[in-house]
Amino acid sequence: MASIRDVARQAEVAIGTVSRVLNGGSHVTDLTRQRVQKAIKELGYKPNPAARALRSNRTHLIALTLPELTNPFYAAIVEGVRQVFEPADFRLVLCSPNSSNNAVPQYIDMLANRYIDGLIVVFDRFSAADNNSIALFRLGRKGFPIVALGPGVASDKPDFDCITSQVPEGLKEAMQHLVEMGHREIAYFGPLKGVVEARLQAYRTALARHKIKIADSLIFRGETTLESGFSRAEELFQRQRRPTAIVAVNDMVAIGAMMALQEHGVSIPEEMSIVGIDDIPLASMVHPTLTTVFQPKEAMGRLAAERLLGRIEKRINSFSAIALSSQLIVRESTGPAPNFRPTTNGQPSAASAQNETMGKRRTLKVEEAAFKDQGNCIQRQRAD
Amino acid sequence: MASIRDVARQAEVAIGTVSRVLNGGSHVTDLTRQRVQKAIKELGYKPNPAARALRSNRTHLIALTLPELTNPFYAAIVEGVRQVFEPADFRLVLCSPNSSNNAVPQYIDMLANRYIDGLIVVFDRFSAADNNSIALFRLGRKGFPIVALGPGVASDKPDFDCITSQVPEGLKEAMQHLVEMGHREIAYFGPLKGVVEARLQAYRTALARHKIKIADSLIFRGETTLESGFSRAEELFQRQRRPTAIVAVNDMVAIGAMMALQEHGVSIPEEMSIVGIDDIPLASMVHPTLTTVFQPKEAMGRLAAERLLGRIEKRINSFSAIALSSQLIVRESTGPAPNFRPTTNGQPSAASAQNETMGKRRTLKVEEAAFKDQGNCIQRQRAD
DNA sequence: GTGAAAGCGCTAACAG
DNA sequence: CTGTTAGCGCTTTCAC
Repeated sequence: MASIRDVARQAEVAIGTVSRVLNGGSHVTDLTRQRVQKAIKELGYKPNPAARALRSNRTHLIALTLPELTNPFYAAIVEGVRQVFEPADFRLVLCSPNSSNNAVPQYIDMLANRYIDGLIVVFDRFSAADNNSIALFRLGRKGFPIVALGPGVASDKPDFDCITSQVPEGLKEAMQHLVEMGHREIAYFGPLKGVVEARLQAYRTALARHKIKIADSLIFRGETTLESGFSRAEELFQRQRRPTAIVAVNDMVAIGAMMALQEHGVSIPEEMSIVGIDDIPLASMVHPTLTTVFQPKEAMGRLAAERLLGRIEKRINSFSAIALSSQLIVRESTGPAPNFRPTTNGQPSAASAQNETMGKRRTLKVEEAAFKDQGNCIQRQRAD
Repeated sequence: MASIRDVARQAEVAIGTVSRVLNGGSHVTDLTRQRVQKAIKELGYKPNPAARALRSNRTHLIALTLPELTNPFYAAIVEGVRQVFEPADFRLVLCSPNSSNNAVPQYIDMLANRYIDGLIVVFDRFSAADNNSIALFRLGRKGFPIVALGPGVASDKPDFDCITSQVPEGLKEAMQHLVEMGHREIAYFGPLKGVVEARLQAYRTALARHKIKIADSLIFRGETTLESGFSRAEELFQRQRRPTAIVAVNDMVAIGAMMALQEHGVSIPEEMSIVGIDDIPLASMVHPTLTTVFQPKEAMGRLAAERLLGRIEKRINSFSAIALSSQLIVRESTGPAPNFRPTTNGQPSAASAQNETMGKRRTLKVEEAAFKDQGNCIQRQRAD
């Protein structure tokens, strides 16, 4: 394997000169540069990353920890992150959860021990008491470049950037949408704890706001997977009385629920409305297409990556909590509650139509493209 | 950040001694070792991986490239790989496909340039003409530790290990299963090219073997995703005449198809039988549970990892093509073809029963546990 | 069993 | 603008 020394010899220059063309490239004659580049090409020379890392304390590796691999939501975030780091010549290390469902500790270790230059942590749970969070805070305080992706960071004086989207606000819209269509028994499918707790909270708040009693029996504790959505929906069939709508913690759960319902012959949205969160690609491909709270996934990934890169390159030295906007996309999986007759203001609205004619291919649909990859954000910044 | 020098000073020994306890630990007095370990703990010393890598030409990083992130099949492979490399103190770099759907080139580069010690490539397509394959073969020939995971490696004199499972054999069983239950119009959903081509081929061969005409109109070209399965199944409804069974390139496609069919009120398996491949967790959770060709996913991951580790540690220096066994798991999604009356040998068999009573909760179900994580394999080895 | 010292390949500071 | 040189932190001889 050719080293910088070989290149220098071949080009008949000093190794320092080779290093100079390799990096910035400043202060080198065009002629010399060409000679060096020729030699590099001839020898197929590639700088040794270990030597570089040792000397410069930069590995050009950044890690991204994900709570799970199989949810397309995360795939979109990865794509956003890549868009920023690939051009910057950083390699991306994806960290999946290990068997005990925890990706973070190993990679905290990697960061602390100079394997990687920076870390983007996508949270599924976050509490100040959590060991990982504590380790992370400590590293952040020490100045390691870290960006957290996901809601619920408990501190307003964070030691790293926190990127979120305003899902609770979107969810509020979704609840409003359901209530306006006559739904009063609205179930929630999802975890009771962790980063998504705010969603459950938004669900509760919205019910209270509309003076609807919050029934514990309508809160179905589950995971964030298709499987979980499926089995929670199955449980509905063991009850005498079913809700008329389901709000799911994410699209995967929503689609899982749809599958179970359709298998039982329940028609959506005529007999049951369903709302998801995320707007994964699948959401607009299933039938009926899924009403969901859009999250700007790629934009979140890009933003996280840009902040992280800024910290690594020491361009950025303040911490921000940034919330990208999130919004309801009404598709076909939501419709008026069974037997609903609008009692409100003159406007007859779609909701007053017969159930049968509703649901499929409705026109309320919000233009989706408008939301894709936008960067609208609310920012709470704090100087360093 | 404490260095080995600091440790040596604190423990009042030479640098070399510290290094010795750090590594093998041989030829050190117990007393000295304790002194050193005490110092290491006190200083919170961690060896600098870059320096280590520079000196020893080992990064203790291995990469795993995946064609896609969201298929649980790959998650299971990752888990298997992790089980081997985590105890060996290697860090695992997961490589997702980039936008152009190709994970390999970047990581070939990482291997060639000493970022990583070894590479496991999970293929979705493989042809000798492919640039990636060529680069990979070249690296393999040069002695870089590489293991390919996936069928279809074209050479019988490979330059790296190839781990496969015998899906075509399992698929043959599946086809037999369908034909025995009277199915004659069996559709195939999946890509026409790439690593999964062998599955389409097995489908064709099986049809030929049972003297069933191969109709191009029954071969539905698609991807390997839930979405693809969904939309191919939708296409069925534009036809006057539908097949009675579908064989899908994997479980995701099969489940996607199930979703579309159920949405249209087609009952499974009474009106349509469906077979998948992989046996992902979801396969046994959907209703009806999915008949599928089991692949020993974790075992494949473990085996690939063990072979790779062996090469890295120079314990292994031969190349093998190893095929783990794969087998049909009959669940609820397959049943007799509509109007099927068995004409064969006396045995009345489940198939002769009325359709209505069939399908749900059938008893043909093969014990699944027996297949989990087994290591049965057919091995074709070649000395180095 | 332990210490001393060479150098892995590179960057950056300094001299010319 | 280019050459020389001193390490970065570690492993690994080679003496003792």
